[in-house]
Amino acid sequence: MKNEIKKFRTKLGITQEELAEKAGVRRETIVFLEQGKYNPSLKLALNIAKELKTPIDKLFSLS
Amino acid sequence: MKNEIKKFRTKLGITQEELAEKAGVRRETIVFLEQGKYNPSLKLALNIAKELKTPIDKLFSLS
DNA sequence: CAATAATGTTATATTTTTCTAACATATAAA
DNA sequence: TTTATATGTTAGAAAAATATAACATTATTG
Repeated sequence: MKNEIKKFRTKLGITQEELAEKAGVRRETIVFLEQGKYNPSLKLALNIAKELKTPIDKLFSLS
Repeated sequence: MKNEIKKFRTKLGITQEELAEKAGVRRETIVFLEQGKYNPSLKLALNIAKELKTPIDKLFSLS
């Protein structure tokens, strides 16, 4: 599972903590997601996509 | 979490069991997903979207 | 109608995701 | 160069997703 969370987050100029709050998860969760160590639930992925103002399929892809 | 799995599955003319096999999960998982009783992982959602030849954001939406 | 296929249900087990808290390192700013 | 802010790490607990197996009901079709 690949993702571009960090790219779109920094583009928006917000911190991991801010994104975590907006998405309703802990900061550590965002850290590990950006590092590809966590595989999110669909619910979380959709929330992150919304907060990053990015279509989910631009943000995440299989493999 | 709303989804249109059943709609696109029947449109494709495949059974729950066939979709389950293609997506790599048990048939019961598909049953409960279609009924809105399960909330999928992103990985599973992407696999289902691929098998149903449908963009993930046409298939699933928050609330 | 009888048989088969498809779908639905329940209860519990296993696996995966996310949380928690504490601490560590790095980067920026006063 | 201190202080503050941002990011990274760990280990284990809690919660959520999925598996499993057995059985029930509803189509479908021969």
